[in-house]
Amino acid sequence: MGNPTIYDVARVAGVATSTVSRVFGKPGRITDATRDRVLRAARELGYEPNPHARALTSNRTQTIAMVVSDITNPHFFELIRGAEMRAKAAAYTLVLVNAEESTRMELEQVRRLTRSVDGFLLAASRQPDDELAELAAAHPVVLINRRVPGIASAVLEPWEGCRQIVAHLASLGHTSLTYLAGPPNSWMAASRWTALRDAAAEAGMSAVRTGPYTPTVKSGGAAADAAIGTGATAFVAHNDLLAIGVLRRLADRSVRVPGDVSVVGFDDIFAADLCTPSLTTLGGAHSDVGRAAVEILLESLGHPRDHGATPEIVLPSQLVLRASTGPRTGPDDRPPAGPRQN
Amino acid sequence: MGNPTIYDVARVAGVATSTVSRVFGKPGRITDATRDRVLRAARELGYEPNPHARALTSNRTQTIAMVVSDITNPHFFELIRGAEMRAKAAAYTLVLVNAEESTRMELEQVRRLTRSVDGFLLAASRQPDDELAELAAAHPVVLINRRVPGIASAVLEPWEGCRQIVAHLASLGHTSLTYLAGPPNSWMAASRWTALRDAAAEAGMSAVRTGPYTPTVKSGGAAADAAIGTGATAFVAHNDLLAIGVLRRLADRSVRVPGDVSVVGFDDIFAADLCTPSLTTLGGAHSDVGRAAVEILLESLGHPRDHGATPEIVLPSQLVLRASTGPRTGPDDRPPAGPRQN
DNA sequence: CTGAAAGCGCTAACAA
DNA sequence: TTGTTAGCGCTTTCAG
Repeated sequence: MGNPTIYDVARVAGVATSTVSRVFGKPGRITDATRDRVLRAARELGYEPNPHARALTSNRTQTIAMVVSDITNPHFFELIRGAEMRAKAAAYTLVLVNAEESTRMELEQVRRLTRSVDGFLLAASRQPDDELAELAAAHPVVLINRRVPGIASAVLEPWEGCRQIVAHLASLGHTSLTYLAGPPNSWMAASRWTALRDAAAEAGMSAVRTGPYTPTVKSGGAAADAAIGTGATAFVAHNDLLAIGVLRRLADRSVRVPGDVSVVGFDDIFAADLCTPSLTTLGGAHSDVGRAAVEILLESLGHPRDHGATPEIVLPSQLVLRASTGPRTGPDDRPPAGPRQN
Repeated sequence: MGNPTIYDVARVAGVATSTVSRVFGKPGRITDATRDRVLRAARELGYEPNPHARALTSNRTQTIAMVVSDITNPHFFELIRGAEMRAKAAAYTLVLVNAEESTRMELEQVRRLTRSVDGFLLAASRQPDDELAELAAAHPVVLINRRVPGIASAVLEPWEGCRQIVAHLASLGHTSLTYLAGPPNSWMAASRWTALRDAAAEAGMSAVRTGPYTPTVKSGGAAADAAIGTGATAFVAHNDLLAIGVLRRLADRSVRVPGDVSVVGFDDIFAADLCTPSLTTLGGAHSDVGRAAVEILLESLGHPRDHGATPEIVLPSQLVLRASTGPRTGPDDRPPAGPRQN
């Protein structure tokens, strides 16, 4: 009654079950003639290998899990897409898992899946470093947009990108910027702030940070108010979602963008091009990051316990100039914290 | 070396393997005392059931697959989110599969996964009815945003929603509308057109259709041009992505919205509130649709081959009025096809 | 290159 | 309620 098995195929083809297994499992190691016989029989019977039976003995499941910190963040779309395509190309199934910005949930999901997948892609993980080290020691893991020494990773480069943001703002005459920080456990948030601060110092700009903020449109209101309070003329938000929220709040308060302040985001999500004004943002080929991450993971699945260097891929980011940044037109030289009248 | 198995647990707890199996599988049917002993032993050993071994004998995998026609369409985000949450609540894993708007790929993916999942959620499937019937006969299937007689489904109601769109436009003085159609195999596209046409007839409005168009921003250019050619004063686009593309093209051609024409979309995606002008669109609780679909699927997994009525859930849609619709201000009574001067 | 046979870890009758 | 015992469908030595 059930589905045909290798036994059925073996019988019809007149070979042993192990031969059938080999035809579907190993590339060479079989005569063309017998392979054809087996394949013909399989087709005839409508045979499909049972992945669970296969996994049970081989411990390979042909699936990988991608854990994202928040599935509703558009930033992940391209990432997911790239990973999905690469996985499919290698005949792997991609399981998407949502951590909903919760450290605990992220960990729970990983544990739940350890036996069902061959490896993990952890995107924007909020785990502490040592927890990640532990996970990486137990399973094949590739970090996305996060770096931890000794763990494979694929990231969109933030440092040079932030330098470009600062250079762009400086060239427009801005002398002060405020970074509206992302979640406290976000590696990207930390990296961006460090890079912005250093670049600002080099450029002779002052830089302060407010936050942290949940990277959502909703949080933009509070973020905008705090940013205004810093007196800076350029706001760099942790991501586009937050930046869009900031733009809204500024509009509500009749602060003109880029007339009064300039606003920059990160990620270059679809909506960055639609909001008013359209958003200057640091983007990049996110789908390539996803693709690269899968590639690294597949590589490590190929030869486990490889003691070579851990691959850490960095893909270039790209500053997309739009309408939310413009020349500084406010009072001259107002220091960010000083309430100097003008 | 390997992970602990029920044998290890059974030995440590001093019971039979089947007892261990029952503790993890069945709810009651076991003495509290022995259950405790088993659980303690399991914890001690760090035992985790092997899902593949379990699937091999029980034919239940605790995972369901959701196939979406295009993973990059923001419309699906909430749908996915709702489905994912409901699945997790039932200790099911949700596998996300991308069909990339390809009928063939959709089918391929389903075949590939038949053995690995307990059932399928097919969102906005592009398959012909009879193919779906065949799939549904072979596996538990729930359709999302598509209805086929005899197959379980969860949809966001289009009919009354379209009537509301027409009523809204009529109340603004519009007497003609053009529907910018979605993909030819889209059930939603067909339903929307039928509903719009009928509602328009009732309201004394003329309605024509152009297309089909791929529901993306990029297609909006051609769609807008075609729509302008129809002479209608109200454009109803198949979805928000297309509508946003239309808005852009209209802006490029200096057609004012809503001054010259009104534009309506479907889905109420995030970006609908950000574009300029913001988009009037027919939305709804998409996450509830996803949730409902999972619920139906789980239900059917509970008692397979249930010969009761096939559940067909319809969730209410909701017209969200924004800035892209306004009073008709063009020449009076210009029939859509008639070149009458004014 | 191919076959025989022993499991992989678990569930599900069937007994007790 | 608990134990015994076959397999589930496949991979993988080990022989031939």
